[in-house]
Amino acid sequence: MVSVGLATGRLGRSRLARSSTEGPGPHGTDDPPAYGSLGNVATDPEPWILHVDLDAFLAAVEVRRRPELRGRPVVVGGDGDPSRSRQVVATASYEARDFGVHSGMPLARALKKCPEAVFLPSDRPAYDAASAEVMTALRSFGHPVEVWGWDEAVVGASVGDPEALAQELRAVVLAQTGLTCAVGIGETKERAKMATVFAKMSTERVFRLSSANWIALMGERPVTDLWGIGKRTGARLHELGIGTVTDLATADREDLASWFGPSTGPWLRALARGGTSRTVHPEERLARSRSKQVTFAHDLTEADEIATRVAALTEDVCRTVFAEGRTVTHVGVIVRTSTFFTQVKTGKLAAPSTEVAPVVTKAREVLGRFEITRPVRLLGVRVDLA
DNA sequence: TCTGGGGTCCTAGGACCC
DNA sequence: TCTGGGGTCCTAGGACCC
Repeated sequence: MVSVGLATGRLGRSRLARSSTEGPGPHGTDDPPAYGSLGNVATDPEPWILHVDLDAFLAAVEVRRRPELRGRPVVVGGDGDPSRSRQVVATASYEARDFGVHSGMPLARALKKCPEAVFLPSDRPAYDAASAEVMTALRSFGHPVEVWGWDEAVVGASVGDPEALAQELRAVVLAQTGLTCAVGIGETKERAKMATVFAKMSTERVFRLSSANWIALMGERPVTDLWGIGKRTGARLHELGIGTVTDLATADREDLASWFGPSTGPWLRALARGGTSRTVHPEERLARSRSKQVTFAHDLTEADEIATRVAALTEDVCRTVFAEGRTVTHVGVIVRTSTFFTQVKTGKLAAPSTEVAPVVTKAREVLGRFEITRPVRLLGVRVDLA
């Protein structure tokens, strides 16, 4: 699903092992196992990763506070007005999905597909609060919990029966929050994450993807079924004669490194073998950057207005990050024109700053480096943090 | 399908210095 | 200075994810 304004973008590969060597380690990984494997003995329980993924989170939160909507198609996105253009679906309830409505679809199109749907605006504070409830429920088990945005989390546990734990997690989340979820289980984060796809389709809503069934279930699938390989990388791999997960898992390491770089190449191969990330990081991570961008209902053409908007966005982002006690080092300006051509330019502040003025000055300077020859559809400002 | 908003990480190439 | 090679900093761009 596509979330509006993911509170914390933690889903990059930042918390996934990304080695250039793919071993050696206790389990053929260089990412130290979180539990028990040091001094491993035969009787040690297997350390498992459980990936918890809430169902249609934004829509479910809305239904929870408006029970009369239960069972109806619900579409959350933008300001909730499907007659206005340039807004898209953030999350559709399963009832709405049955009509062909899905994340990323323009609201107007969703309205055509499902005129009886209830359209609601995104309410970030509500999702922040609901997400916090879910994480509290998950943490109550005492296992380490790593938060992945609003509606996902990873739990690490040394238990003999991970399926039983998964069902307990689901039951407690439901009891404490009224929200439902599916749980994927694996020995790595990558496997657990991909297991969730199977879990969502199963009646148990829990699924294990381990070294025992990885190749059987994933081997013949296209590489784009792997979490982290999108359309572009899939197409490049295809050109290189690599179509399936097995193809990638058995591809030549040196070839991959030369095609995709010394870090990405070997990482791709490891991913096709089920990944290597076994460490759950329960501590909160500091954001590296914050941004604010806006698509205008009508394109901007006046240079003055563009500059004014950039300054306002910059002040907005600065207020947020300075309230969090953070320091700005760089500022980036994002411009998307009517042809959807998008550029980002960045500049480094003369010195890290906790004041608005130097950041705004730098943002204006960066904006001045653009050659804007078409109407402007979107403006954005991103600040990098110390 | 006239295509949102908020993040993370990696790579490449130029500038500059020794 | 008809000219190598390596390191570091910086920015642009790309890719992916929720």
